[in-house]
Amino acid sequence: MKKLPPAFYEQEDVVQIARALLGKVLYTNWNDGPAKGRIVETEAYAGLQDKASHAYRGNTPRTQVLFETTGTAYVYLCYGLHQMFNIATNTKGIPHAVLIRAVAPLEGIELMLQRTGKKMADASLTRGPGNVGKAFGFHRSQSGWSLQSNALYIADDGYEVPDEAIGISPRIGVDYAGADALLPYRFYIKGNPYVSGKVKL
DNA sequence: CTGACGATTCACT
DNA sequence: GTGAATCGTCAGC
Repeated sequence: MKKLPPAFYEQEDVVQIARALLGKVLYTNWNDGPAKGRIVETEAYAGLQDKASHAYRGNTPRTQVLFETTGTAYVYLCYGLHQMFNIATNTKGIPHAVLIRAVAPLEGIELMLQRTGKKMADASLTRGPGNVGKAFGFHRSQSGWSLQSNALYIADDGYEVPDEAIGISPRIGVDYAGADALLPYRFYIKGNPYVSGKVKL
């Protein structure tokens, strides 16, 4: 397992990054133990050109991380209860991001059960961005954390996702974005039980 | 300071 | 299919 280097996050095309993150391993280890999971669903948010992106509205205290850092976590609270984990990409000054929507648990299942209050490790444990945030213990105070940290990073363990196993669709929950809601910026591994929404083949 | 609302989830009908 | 939970963020006064 090797951490993805800063150069990975600095690539220009956020959509390519979203595609490339499928199959990679998300790792966290705060104060209460390690958790690991394979990324099976992502969405790209193309900053200023994209009405669905938080950054579309400009640089605010919340979105500052997107504008001023790269290769860092962008964590925010949605609907007052869900911690959503994103990755800030591209060079500084360009507020692109990738949302991690779903993960398949690899390690630290007990910890995830404890955090989510679930008793059984079924597919709902890490399916959907709100659940991923909860299972991995993300909190908005972690926004701005480097992904080169020992407590938080994304790694490549050699697992590869063939092109034919990748599904592409419009993003979920962004209807308010008008035409931009139709952009094919969502990537997922076909047939994986942890992928949120309807399963398309 | 105030008010409207959201990159969602889950329980219930 | 419908609706509640729940609070930080941001625009507007």
